[in-house]
Amino acid sequence: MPELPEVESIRSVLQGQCKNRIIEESRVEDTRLLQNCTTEQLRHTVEQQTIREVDRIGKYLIFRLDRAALVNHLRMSGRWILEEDDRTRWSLTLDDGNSLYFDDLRRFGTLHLISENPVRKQPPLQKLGLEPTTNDWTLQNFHQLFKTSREIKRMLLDQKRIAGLGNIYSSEVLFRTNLHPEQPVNTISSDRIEQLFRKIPELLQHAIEHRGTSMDDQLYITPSGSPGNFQFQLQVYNREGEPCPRCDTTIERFKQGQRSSYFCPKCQSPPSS
DNA sequence: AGTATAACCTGTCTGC
DNA sequence: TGCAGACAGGTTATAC
Repeated sequence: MPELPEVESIRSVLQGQCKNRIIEESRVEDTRLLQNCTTEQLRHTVEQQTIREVDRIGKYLIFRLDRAALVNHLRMSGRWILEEDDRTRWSLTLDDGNSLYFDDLRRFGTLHLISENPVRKQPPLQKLGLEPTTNDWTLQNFHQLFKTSREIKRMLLDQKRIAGLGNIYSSEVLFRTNLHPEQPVNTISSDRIEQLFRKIPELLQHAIEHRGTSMDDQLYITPSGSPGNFQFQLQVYNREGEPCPRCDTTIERFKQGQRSSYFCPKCQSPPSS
């Protein structure tokens, strides 16, 4: 469910809620969440530790403690809320009396407990690709990604190449750069690569300003309970059968690698063979 | 290196 | 109304 803008929106609320707070209690309700530790190990490591920072890398949330870090992925349905409900899988009680609850309807969410020395060098973060919102996002680095014959939509979704894009923002950025989802990346011109290079962070930033996309506000809300509103800015995603906002041609959908791709057949002409 | 498939779960929507 | 099947924002393991 959540892609970079949604995770970033969650991160900033969590940061305000728990920066410099001490974790008094960690309570795991569903051990399937835990990838590399037991409930006891987690409790032992985090209780009475201070949360120094809540960071984000790609779609991962990172709670930095003094001597460890908690790396959490929301997958399809994970969310953080401030009130317990019947889908709570994990909760953290803080020293100000407040609690944070990790909620996960589909139970795909994950938690890794890792040591603090460069988190980026350890699983599950070690293989993540370029971050659109950091200094690594240079045109030179970006160009390196275009040497294979993969289809552009699949390449954008590959977290080992670019960290943070999911199905919604991939479809949207391709529309905004007039690229067909099936265009092989090694046939894309330098000009077009440069456009993508600029549009990806621009789109993500724009979406962050709208607190991300809440297609179904039962699923994605920020911890303070606010839904995003970028769904009203979407131009092709989830708009099959509706007119293209630029040319009125009917938006189409097709399956690409088990995922739905949406595009305007006129603005995004298919790769010429 | 690439792709295709299934798997992890639960809920909702569609069509018969 | 009931029920089967498809589908959903993500990622990974496995088998070609």
